[in-house]
Amino acid sequence: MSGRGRVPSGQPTISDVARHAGVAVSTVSYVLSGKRAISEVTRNRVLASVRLLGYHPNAGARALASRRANVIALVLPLRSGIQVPVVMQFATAVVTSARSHDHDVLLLTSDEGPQGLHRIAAGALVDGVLVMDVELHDVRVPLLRQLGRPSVLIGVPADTDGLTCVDLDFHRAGQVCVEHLASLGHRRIALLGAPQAVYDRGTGFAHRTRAGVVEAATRHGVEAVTLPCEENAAEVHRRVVELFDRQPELSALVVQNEAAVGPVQAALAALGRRVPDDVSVVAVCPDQFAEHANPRLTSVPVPAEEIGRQAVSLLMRKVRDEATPQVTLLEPQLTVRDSTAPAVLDDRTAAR
Amino acid sequence: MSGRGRVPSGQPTISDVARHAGVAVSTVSYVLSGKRAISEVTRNRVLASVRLLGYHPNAGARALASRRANVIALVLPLRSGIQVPVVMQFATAVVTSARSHDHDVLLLTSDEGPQGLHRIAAGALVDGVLVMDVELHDVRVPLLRQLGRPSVLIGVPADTDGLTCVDLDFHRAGQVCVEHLASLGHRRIALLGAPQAVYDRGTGFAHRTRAGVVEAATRHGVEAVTLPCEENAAEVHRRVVELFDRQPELSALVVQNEAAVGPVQAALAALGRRVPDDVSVVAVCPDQFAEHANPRLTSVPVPAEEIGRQAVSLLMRKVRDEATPQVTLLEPQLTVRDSTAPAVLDDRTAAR
DNA sequence: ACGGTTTGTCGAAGCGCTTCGCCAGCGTCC
DNA sequence: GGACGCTGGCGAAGCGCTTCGACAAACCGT
Repeated sequence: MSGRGRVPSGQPTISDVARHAGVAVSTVSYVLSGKRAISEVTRNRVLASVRLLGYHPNAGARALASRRANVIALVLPLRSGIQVPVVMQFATAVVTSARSHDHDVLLLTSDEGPQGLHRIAAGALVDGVLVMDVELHDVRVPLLRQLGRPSVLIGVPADTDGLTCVDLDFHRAGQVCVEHLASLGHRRIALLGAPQAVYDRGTGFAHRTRAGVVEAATRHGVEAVTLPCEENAAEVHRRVVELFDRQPELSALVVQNEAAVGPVQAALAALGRRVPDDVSVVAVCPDQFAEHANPRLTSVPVPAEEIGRQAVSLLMRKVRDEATPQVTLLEPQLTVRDSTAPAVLDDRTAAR
Repeated sequence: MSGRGRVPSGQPTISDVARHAGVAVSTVSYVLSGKRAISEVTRNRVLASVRLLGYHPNAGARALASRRANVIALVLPLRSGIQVPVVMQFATAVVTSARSHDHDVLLLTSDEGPQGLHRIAAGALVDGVLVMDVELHDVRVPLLRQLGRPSVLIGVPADTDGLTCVDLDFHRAGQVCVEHLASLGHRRIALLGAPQAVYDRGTGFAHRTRAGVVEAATRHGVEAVTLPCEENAAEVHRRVVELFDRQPELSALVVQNEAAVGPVQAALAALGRRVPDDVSVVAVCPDQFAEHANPRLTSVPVPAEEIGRQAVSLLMRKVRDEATPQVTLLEPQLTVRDSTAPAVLDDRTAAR
């Protein structure tokens, strides 16, 4: 009898392939997964049938039987003050890397909250979770610990116990900027950081960069002021004016906020300070951005691509139940371009 | 015998719930899906067990049995010249709406190409596909037609036959900008459009906006120049200078490129032209952006949220096999702010 | 009181795949 | 030449869920 007559889906199934190739279903499965040795001859026959029929394994059935969805979740931040283009770079890097590991990416926004993570993980929709924009004391961290699914954080919280985290070494990035400026003879510098809200939230990268700047400044006998910095032009302008009011002999700026770079340049121009003749500028921003600025900016890029790739790679290891380091920090690379120059030997400065 | 002893997954299954509630598995299923009437008493008992055990249905099993993955794919553009923040807004709107329809979102980037779409669709990983950044003659369009899965496009290609598309009515948006300026007495205006590459690609919104501007200008007896416009400050500056060289009596600008708005303002300032006293500016950009500019910009926002919502909603209808309109265009809304003012009655202009 | 309908529940048959155990056929080694 | 190990392939038992048909029980009108 022909059963209860559900409509067939139209897509060929593994048993269509098996029938067509004249082998057992399991043989097809093993050919496709490579988990058992199959003779050259049989394999070729099966693969030919696969191609001919246009067979694609059904994801649901596969997930059910193998207990592996071959999908990972990416939790993206939606908060204010985030660098949208950088986030996008991360996202695309993650998707691309995931594909190279034969996984797809499910997009979650944090606004569904812990609920979302639970649902996804408990329902076995995904094999693992990638979380971006992690705060120092992130509420999601305890959740991830007890989620019972592999997870990797992009960003480093205060307590990394039992976690796997990847990020640029922002502390080191701060240092590198200062070291570059110090080596050019700058003795009074300022960090225009992330928006205040980002610090308030306790976002790791902002705090760490600042700490790195301060630490390196102290070490090199450089005087460093640090202030937060919003993203709109008017605000930036105020900040810059304020900065030079407080410290007229300022000769270099580290700008961490990509969106603020343009306005900062505009503000300096408005104040009649030339870059790099009067003021050197180092930015923490994507290379592409630095290249297109005028003058081209000396910068420390956030290697979104590399971080994304590493994150996925670590997650895959965890999914396969292999050990991973708790924290992976990437070494920042400073590229010198046209926005930094030796400090002008000012009488007042030299005299001290 | 206890079977072959696969490890149980740890998560409670529907039969755990059924056992705990003292009902049949199918009853639990019907309680959860609501597809058959279940008595109040039984339902409550089942729901209590669900909560108590922390049951979440297994996505794979559900997909397999119901032939519905409850996941949709979102194909994001990665091309140059796209408005990253706007794309992000779309993405989050899509995720949020999808969730409200009990669906999740799988992220695809177009760089996997047609392959990706095929794999996803044939493997039944998703119930439908949402494609962003559609070009007038998009290679993916024929593919979507023969994909055999519901799809919705954000953006409108040249031939919409057999498709479902949503977008802002960019033609109308162009008109609206011009009409506003015309009503203020402006007689010589310019459109600073999208980057050249975007026109070259045949991206619908860019062409349509330009057409709308030109059409409305003609209708209102306004002289309109249109030029493409890159996103970096130097380029924008050149464009603006060029514009006023060619047409010194220009009194208003329509800026379509969000990223160019800041640089345009800077360039105008550098040329000593005040906004809105000397030059009026209308931007096509997100409201938030317009609010934070200085002066606040009269703008036509791209209602990413609304478009995303509509797109998901249409896709859901298609998934349920309901009819949908081929093209859904949203009416643009111009918000008047501080960057537009009546044209100054110039002698030369008035004399003609 | 009796067919007829409605309501609520159950059992079982898959959905399409993976994976385990099994075995036939062969070469190999004392 | 029998015990042994490999190789390559098969069959069947699920994975956890949805859905269909069946069927008691309760409710109707007459």
